[in-house]
Amino acid sequence: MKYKIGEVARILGISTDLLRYYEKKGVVTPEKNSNNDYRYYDSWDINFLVDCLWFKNFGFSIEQIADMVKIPSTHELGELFLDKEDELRRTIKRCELLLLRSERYRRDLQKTVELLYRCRVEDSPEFVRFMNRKGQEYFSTPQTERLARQWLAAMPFNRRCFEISAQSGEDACRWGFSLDMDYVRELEFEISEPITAVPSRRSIHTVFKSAGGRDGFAPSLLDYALDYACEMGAQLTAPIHGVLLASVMEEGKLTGYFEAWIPIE
Amino acid sequence: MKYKIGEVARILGISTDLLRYYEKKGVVTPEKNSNNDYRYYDSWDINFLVDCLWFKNFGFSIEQIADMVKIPSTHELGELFLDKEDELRRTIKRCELLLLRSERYRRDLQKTVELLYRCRVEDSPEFVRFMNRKGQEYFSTPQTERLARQWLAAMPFNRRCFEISAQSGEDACRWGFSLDMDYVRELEFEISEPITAVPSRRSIHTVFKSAGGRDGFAPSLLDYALDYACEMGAQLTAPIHGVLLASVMEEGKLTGYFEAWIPIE
DNA sequence: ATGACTCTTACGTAGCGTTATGGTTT
DNA sequence: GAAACCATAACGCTACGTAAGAGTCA
Repeated sequence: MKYKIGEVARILGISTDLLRYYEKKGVVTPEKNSNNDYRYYDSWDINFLVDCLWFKNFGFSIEQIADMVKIPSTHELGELFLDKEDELRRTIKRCELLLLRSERYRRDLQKTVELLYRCRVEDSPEFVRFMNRKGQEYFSTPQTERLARQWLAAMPFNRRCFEISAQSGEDACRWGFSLDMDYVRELEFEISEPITAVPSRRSIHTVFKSAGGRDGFAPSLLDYALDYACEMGAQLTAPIHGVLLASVMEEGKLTGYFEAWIPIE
Repeated sequence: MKYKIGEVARILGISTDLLRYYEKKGVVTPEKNSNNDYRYYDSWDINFLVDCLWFKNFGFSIEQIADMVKIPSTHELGELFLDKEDELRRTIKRCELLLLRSERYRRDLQKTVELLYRCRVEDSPEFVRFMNRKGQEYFSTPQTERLARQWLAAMPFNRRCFEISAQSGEDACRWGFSLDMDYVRELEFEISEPITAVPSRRSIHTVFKSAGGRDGFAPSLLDYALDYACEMGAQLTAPIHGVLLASVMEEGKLTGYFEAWIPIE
């Protein structure tokens, strides 16, 4: 029994184009009639194709399949599947972390509504950070470039963060990325040179938003919280720091929602 | 502060090409000097890029990000992340199933060595199947095409299977796909019309291999097991069936390893 | 002769990387 | 003037889908 390409496509439930594509990739080579250039597949070719599709649905690439199906012994096949299992486990781990991060992000979105301009005393989380900007100016050295790449890879887990030092003016604000210590451990994030860990501290916690637009952020946005600290009779014990919870468009302007910790005693 | 494209690339740890690509996709639009056509990014652009990269690492597409970052309210953002969580959960589920299937496949590979030509009595598993071939001839109707697509989607979980009826000759063999009942439940596989469930039966279980090449399979390959049944004084109670454990290249020829169940009483 | 099939070739997709060629800055 | 930078444009990759134009089969 010989089958034309369209029949094979119907038997397998795939398109004729895909069959020609697999042929180009070296997966299957049906007999070709030299008169009309038609492909004629026999049942062996079809079985073989089924086996290839079976491997494909495991997530192997077409090229890999073209090799797999020709070369390997039982043992080698087993090795390939062991590798695939590792890959699957890594994918699962990654997805689980992203899932948790997404849930956390949605809680952060809620905070922007529920805790806006509220103040309360709580311990700030412990985290590490990489600062790459003072005021409006970014630093760029070979070292920061390497770090940028590292922090980019950690990305949905870290957050944009700021620190406000005692001095006034724009340069009082430093910016960068922060990563909470639980993620440092979870991601086995490597801490090297200028990265410093910031310990947990008793703080006033609050949520505020920047004015929309290009120059919306200023330390004075936190004055209400400093007033609150004054009323409590509290003293600042360390620089204020905070992280971006979310940035959203409001009235056509990009607005940042931040949460901040004001360390007090 | 204005930054040229290379500086931005260094600050963020990505390539200049990628920055231009994101611009083409409508994600970011830096100021462009009309004299020299150079792009000049300010710190707002860079922040914005950081936010986009943050979303990207969650698995959103560039196009989606270009939209997300412009339109949505806090609420809409939350919805997008809920959808993403569903997607992640589906991915995890799929990977977990593939992981188990891979482990099972590796056990099947072991069987080809450990159980080859061994016979023992065991209950055959319960499964459903879709037969699409008799002897060397495949069936192809609109119905089988629909079914082929359905079984293709279930693919690494099902297996190529055969059944040998009492009559002799090539046409005694029917072929198709089988799916064990545990997977039917797990995948919520829909059983429709010509698909029949085969119940568990007391059987002689054995593993055999086909001769390599295009016409290697024949019912006589199982004669040794039928002899074994005879010696036991057992009677066949239903057609012999089996599944492909693995197909591997041996001495340049594709060789199939099968396990078979011979129902007896 | 008609319609259903087949052939080859080329282009589209996403998310970039690479290379070519030419202008700009320092 | 040389090195380092910037620009645009075009092509590469995977795993296909789609369409064009021409030949073939029942």
